[in-house]
Amino acid sequence: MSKSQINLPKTAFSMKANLPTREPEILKFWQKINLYDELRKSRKGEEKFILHDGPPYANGNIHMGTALNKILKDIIVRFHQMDGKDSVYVPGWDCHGLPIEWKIEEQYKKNKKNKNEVPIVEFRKECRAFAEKWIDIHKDQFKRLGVVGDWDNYYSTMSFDAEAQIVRELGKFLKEGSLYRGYKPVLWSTVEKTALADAEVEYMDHTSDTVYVSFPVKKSKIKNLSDAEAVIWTTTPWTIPANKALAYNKSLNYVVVQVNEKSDFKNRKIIVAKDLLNSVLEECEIKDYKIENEILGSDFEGTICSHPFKNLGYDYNIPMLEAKFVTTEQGSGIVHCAPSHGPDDFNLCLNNNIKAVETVDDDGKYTKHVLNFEGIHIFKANPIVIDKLKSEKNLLSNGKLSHSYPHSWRSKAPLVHRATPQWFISMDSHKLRDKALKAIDETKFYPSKGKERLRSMIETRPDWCVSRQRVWGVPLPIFISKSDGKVLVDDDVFESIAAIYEKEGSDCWFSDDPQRFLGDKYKADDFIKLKDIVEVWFDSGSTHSFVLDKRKDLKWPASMYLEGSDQHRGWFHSSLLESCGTRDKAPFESILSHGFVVDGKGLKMSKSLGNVIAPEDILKKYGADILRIWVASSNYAEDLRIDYSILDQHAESYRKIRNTFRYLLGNLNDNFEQINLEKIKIENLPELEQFMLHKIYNLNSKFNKYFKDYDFHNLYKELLNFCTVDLSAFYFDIRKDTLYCDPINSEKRKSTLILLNVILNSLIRWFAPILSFTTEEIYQLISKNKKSIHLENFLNFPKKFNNSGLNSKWEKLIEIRDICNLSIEKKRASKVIGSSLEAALIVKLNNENQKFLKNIDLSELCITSSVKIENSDTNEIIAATSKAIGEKCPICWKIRSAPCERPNCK
RNA sequence: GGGCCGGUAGCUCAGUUGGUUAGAGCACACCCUUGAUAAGGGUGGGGUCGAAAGUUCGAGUCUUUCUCGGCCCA
Repeated sequence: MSKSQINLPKTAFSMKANLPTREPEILKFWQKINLYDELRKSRKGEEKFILHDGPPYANGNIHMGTALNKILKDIIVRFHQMDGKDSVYVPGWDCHGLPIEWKIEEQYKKNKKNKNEVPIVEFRKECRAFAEKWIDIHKDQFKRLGVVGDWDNYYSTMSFDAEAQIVRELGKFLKEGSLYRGYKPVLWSTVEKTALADAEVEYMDHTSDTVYVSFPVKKSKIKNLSDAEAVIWTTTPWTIPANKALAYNKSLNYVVVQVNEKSDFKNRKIIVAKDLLNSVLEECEIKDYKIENEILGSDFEGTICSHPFKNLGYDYNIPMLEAKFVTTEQGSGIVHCAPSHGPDDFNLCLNNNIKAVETVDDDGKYTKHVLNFEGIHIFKANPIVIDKLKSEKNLLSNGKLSHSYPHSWRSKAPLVHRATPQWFISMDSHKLRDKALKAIDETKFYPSKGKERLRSMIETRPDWCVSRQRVWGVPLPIFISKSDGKVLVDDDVFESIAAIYEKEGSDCWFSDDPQRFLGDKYKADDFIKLKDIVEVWFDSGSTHSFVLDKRKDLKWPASMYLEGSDQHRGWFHSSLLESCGTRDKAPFESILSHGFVVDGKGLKMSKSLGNVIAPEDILKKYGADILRIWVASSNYAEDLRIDYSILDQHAESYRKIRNTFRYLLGNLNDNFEQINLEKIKIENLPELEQFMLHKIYNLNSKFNKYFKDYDFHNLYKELLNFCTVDLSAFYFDIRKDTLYCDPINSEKRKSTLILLNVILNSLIRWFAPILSFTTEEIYQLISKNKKSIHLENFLNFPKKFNNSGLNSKWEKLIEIRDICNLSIEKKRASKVIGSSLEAALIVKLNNENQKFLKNIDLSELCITSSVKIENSDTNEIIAATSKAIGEKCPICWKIRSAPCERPNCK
């Protein structure tokens, strides 16, 4: 008798994964076999699944959010590919825009170079090179995560064909008439000298000067008001020279108060909202006063005031206008309106025929339209304005206020509202809003709450401002007639511009003779060529037109757009509007949005909190497959937590999965056999094997359901539980005896091997989209053709595997087994026995329960040396354990009173 | 400041239209095994379901308020 009679597992598949070094080797292998091309070949002509990549900005190293996004995309792309579809993924990058411009400017500053002395074209070339550099870096970082895609033919918003197509898309809006020029106050940075996109604005605390200013009433239908003064409060004293109106709320009550303090205001009457009187009196330090009378807000109609700088030449009427935005939260209940410097002000004045004029120039200096202040920078104007108000005796008080205020996200400089000529796409002139809302209804959202989120944004958003006063972007292809100020709309011109860009890019707009774009039809001298560029959200919102629409390997609309939930206002939003404006339909069939990566406590990652984890560190310590498990096992509908203890936990699970594969491979001695599932004669298999086939069938059904709903964390949990509960602790444990001790040619052992093959073949495919490296490692060990696991399909399991009758029988058997285990554990605790094979079980069952044991060897299930069944009258299952008597068979370790009769044990 | 979303064992997640004692896996503890061995098996402890109030015979589930966190907006 020797160990040679036992069939011990043997495999080349190591227990230790060593992913950080092994994964790069697998990446090289994929490159060597041209995996991407093979994937395409293997699904030629099949139904397409197109996940259109939302382009990350080509700037800076990737962070956890980017890694999450790319891995989630990759998992989905691979699932569909294994599901039999031609699942094409073309990665892309967003390249134009302010952040890159800013980086180049920073380099200039370092080198003491003046941006204004550098030709625009040269500056743009540097921006382009900068973006190219980061695309290369990103590409390597994304590949390392295991992301499969057409890396050699990626798309970018700065490619010549993209720039050309963006011109064509804009031409459609111009032709339709929904792209118009308007004057609107936009948030303007005097430092960067540009209007900022919403996404470029951040709110930070800022200390502002505050002033209470009086506007003497000139004319009113209210009696006794002619000698009173309306009081306003503002945090932007520099806008007082631009004041054109006052606003009140008609549903508020106001009071006229006589001031008796010894001050400039002694014996003067002021008007404020009743609810705000106390706070005004307090802040203006007025103790001695008398309330003269109360008036209804609605009575202000028609009241005219004069400007506090009337004596300095501001001799015009300041009407009081009704506005709902006036509240009693702060101030005096009367709001000063400078139409050039606030959206509310602008709209109110516009509705009352008061036009906004350019009061502040690009640099932030007052223009000639502002008497006495021309040339002064607005950020230096507050003390001057306050002084003037004081000398004009119209300042009640001034102070400071710290509040949340908009700032530029790059320069951190405070922003101002400034009326500038801008180009807008109307939401309503051509029913863009309605079209977009309809398209949202026709889109499937994962999770479903995304639909409401996007809809509410589209419902309320204002017109889309698409112009920027910068240089790194696609130039707005607009010529304005010098004679009538009209925009030139001519398909031939748009197409001529696009054709030129397609060959050489859009730099020439800034350098070449405009006649080149106009062709023979028009004379360049008759037109002004616009210098503005297109805002970058229009660039990325157009990717569907120059990627999905143009490439033969893709389709329009995309099957799915997948991004972080912030993109409801970003890329989902701009793509939807661009596409609905030009094609009346959304460019996507479905949207999947994921939450944000936060730390283990649910706090956002930040340098100051020191809780940032870089993908690079995770790859070095754990490997990409662990990160991919983290993605698959997290619920992306909410924020995703990550820290090293969470990753440790997933690394533990990975080991369990790896050892599951190792058991399979070891017992198959790495000789995997492809079993034709249809040809398995189930009825010839032992019941345990039949039961396992049922389990596999059942798991596959759940797998398909979860996959259909993109419910990966439940899908992964199901797979993991199968490995731990059904395989490791049950089937594998029970069948070790057969695998090790039964003859190679025994029917039972052969049946077990069939199952091991089927389980291995199923598991490797189920896990492949998630554990893309590890499953490849296994596949290379067992496959004869040496291609790739990722070229395989999911298996189809025959319906005959499903056996619910057997399932309920075996659930009962497992219940009996659990009770037996409790009994064994008792004896183990009292040191009567050690291993379960030292146990002899006595199980008391009534007739009903004994029926479950037909064809079943309970000792095999419980891994004991013997089980004796005794009759019982009750339905209760009772198990008792005693120490097995006899000799331990040196081969199969079972304890017998007689010599072991098993063939291999003899 | 406003809108939306979320808070269930140490961790990742389940918990149907309100209905027994709130579940799973991992982690942890103890024991066994040493023929999956830097593995494997068994048993067990662990939750005021973010907090409070309310509706109800009954609330993790419905309502309100508060609190913490995230995203978006101002």
